Amino acid sequence: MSHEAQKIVARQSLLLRSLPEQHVDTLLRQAVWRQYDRGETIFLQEEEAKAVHVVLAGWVKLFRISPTGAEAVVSVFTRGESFGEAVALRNVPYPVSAEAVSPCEIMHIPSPVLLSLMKQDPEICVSILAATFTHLHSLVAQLEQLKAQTGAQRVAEFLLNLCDSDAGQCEVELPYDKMLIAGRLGMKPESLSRAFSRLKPVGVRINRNHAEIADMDVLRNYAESDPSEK
Amino acid sequence: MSHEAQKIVARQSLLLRSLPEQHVDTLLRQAVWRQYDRGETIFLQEEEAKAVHVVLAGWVKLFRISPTGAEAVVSVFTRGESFGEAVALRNVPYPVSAEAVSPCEIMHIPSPVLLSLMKQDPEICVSILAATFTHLHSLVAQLEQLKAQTGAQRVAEFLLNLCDSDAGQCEVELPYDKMLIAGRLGMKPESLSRAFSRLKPVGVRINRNHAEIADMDVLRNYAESDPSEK
DNA sequence: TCTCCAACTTGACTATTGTCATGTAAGGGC
DNA sequence: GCCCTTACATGACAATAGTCAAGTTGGAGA
Repeated sequence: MSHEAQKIVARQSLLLRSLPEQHVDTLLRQAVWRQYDRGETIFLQEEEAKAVHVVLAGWVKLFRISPTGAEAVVSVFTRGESFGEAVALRNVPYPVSAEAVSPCEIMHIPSPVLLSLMKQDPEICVSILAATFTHLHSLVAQLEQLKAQTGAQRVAEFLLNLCDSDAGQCEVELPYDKMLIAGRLGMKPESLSRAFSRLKPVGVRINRNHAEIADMDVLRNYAESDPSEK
Repeated sequence: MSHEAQKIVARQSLLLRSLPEQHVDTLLRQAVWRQYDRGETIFLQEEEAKAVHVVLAGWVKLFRISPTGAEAVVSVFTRGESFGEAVALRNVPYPVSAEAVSPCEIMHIPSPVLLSLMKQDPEICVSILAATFTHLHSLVAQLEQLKAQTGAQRVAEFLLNLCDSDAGQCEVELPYDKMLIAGRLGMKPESLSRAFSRLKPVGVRINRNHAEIADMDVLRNYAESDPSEK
């Protein structure tokens, strides 16, 4: 991707799009642009945060290694999404690690740059709070899923979120590894395989990375039904 | 609690303590002070946020009602803790509902008050980001627990967090209903009962609301051990 | 004081998920 | 082209948690 193209994508990101126009150029000029290979570490848990990260291309996973050694995937980001806002601006250690799960292009905004802009224009704080709130919200949604839905239902919702349309038949590509999907949904790969089988009766066909949903309403109904009703 | 006592507690809250001194008085003067009975609703999911809430006394639960009707407890707050920061400052709907689970005293800071202070002094943004980050962090920790630990291990960690000391023998009171503890830990009350029984061999005795831990290190070791090792 | 209700416990059973083992198939490197 | 690794599927079994159904108990209120 050319640097010009990178800048265009960066401007479209949720974070920069909500910032006042005049500051965007300042940020873009001072940002650090980097590529990562698949599997490369972007930062590690407990490391001190020095920047906010904006994904321009590829997929990034945030995860935590628990004391037992198990990996818990917290979120997966792609083009246009940013992470690390709240951490970077407080100079505290990251609560998670970040790793590129596909080749990635990432823009890093050094936190001092953002902090000095915040002092000039408090409007920026609100943009950053907006991004942070989005993360909070998605974590809350994830908690709800884990606490109130079965594995197969979480998979159903995951598939529904991949679709562009919102009713009828739909075909989508799974965006990343099934292993990672399993992690993201809080289950083992074996359980994901079985969850897919379980979704066959409600019109889901999986072939490699390709998924076909016969009827989104039927699937949504399944995802939102009481687990004990089945 | 007298209004003077309320103000003292409010000043000790994590949110206000990190704010520059001169603004605290402004906030305290414009805040709304209210009491809630056990079971009373503080706000509802989807309602538009108009204030930041600081708990002065009692316990508050934040929860989500999933499409299936199941309740997922997101967090439980008490004296000195605040919630709703990121939401209030963006005038978006709450992603959760809030309910007093015991008689409560709560201070509400209307969001316009906070917003206007933010414009005067961007330093305040950082304080608010700090509070928001704390919430993010606790949600991440919860996700990790749910994804990587068994029920009994989550209960063990919950008990450890209640203790003031960090080693040796310890006695604590359970701060709220076992039903709520179960919800907070993502399990059914029956499972919580059984988890308690399972903790007997590692030196945990529960009697009503009273818990005795024979040795915190032994319990911690249990909580952090690989589930498959048992 | 008595009654009643909701919280809690326990048991039996089921469902769901994890674990381990095995087999297959696809894709990268040579 | 081949090999070899890794992802993925599936079966058998174990562990864990949910469900349903009885109890028990302690406390609020009449």
